[in-house]
Amino acid sequence: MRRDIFQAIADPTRRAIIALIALQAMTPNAIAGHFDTTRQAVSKHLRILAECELVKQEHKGREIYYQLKIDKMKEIDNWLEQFRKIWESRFDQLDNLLSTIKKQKK
Amino acid sequence: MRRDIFQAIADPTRRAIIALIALQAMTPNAIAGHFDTTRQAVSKHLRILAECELVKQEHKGREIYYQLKIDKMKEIDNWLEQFRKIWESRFDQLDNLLSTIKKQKK
DNA sequence: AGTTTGCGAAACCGAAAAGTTGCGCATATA
DNA sequence: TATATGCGCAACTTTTCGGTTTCGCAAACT
Repeated sequence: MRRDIFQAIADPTRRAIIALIALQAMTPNAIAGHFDTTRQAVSKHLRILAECELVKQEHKGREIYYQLKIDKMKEIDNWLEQFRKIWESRFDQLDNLLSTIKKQKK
Repeated sequence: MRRDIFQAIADPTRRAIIALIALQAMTPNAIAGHFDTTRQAVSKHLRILAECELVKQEHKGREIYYQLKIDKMKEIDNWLEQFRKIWESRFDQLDNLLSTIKKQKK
């Protein structure tokens, strides 16, 4: 039951939903209209997104608008940072160096 | 059976493995030594990582060294780009603006 | 008031995932 | 040659996931 953001973005439909509501809040019905699924399925995805605080709700009459909490997406960016350091620091050269050392050991 | 990189990083153990072999290639046994799982479980994770081309193998005698293909991680970075644009362009102000407009509609 | 619409929640189902166990093969070591 | 080690693969079990169906509630419309 404990979800994290990485599990949330694992599903393609959820990624599409995230991109859809990133700039504009939308209702579950409106979101479902963009895909080939039912409102209930979308609602379930939204629930998962809400569980890991990726979306915020805004009630307006009987409609509920969902919008992406963009700040939460930075968590992915932060995790990626460790790898970005690697590939930005000319990793290819380092890789070649390591390969050379390994061959010498053989 | 069709996996993508987002599903690959959904599992916490796999993320730990990825971080572990990012800089240094390791054998399945060595990787398993770092976690509280069996070699077979690690082997299965490595197979999944290999399926979406996130790791490369290097055979050395009866040992197999696995290393992260760091370039593949850029796919996540690319996907994140669309959101980075949003939060880097002072999204908060835009959000406030939209909220104001919405209130006026009410 | 009665009906329609928008929604969440729960129950259910088939498919897939994660982990365990056991096996066989190849490479080392005695 | 015999034994131990490192590994992948396949079978099996338990859990989880994604989707559908059904229900009930609240807000809107007639």
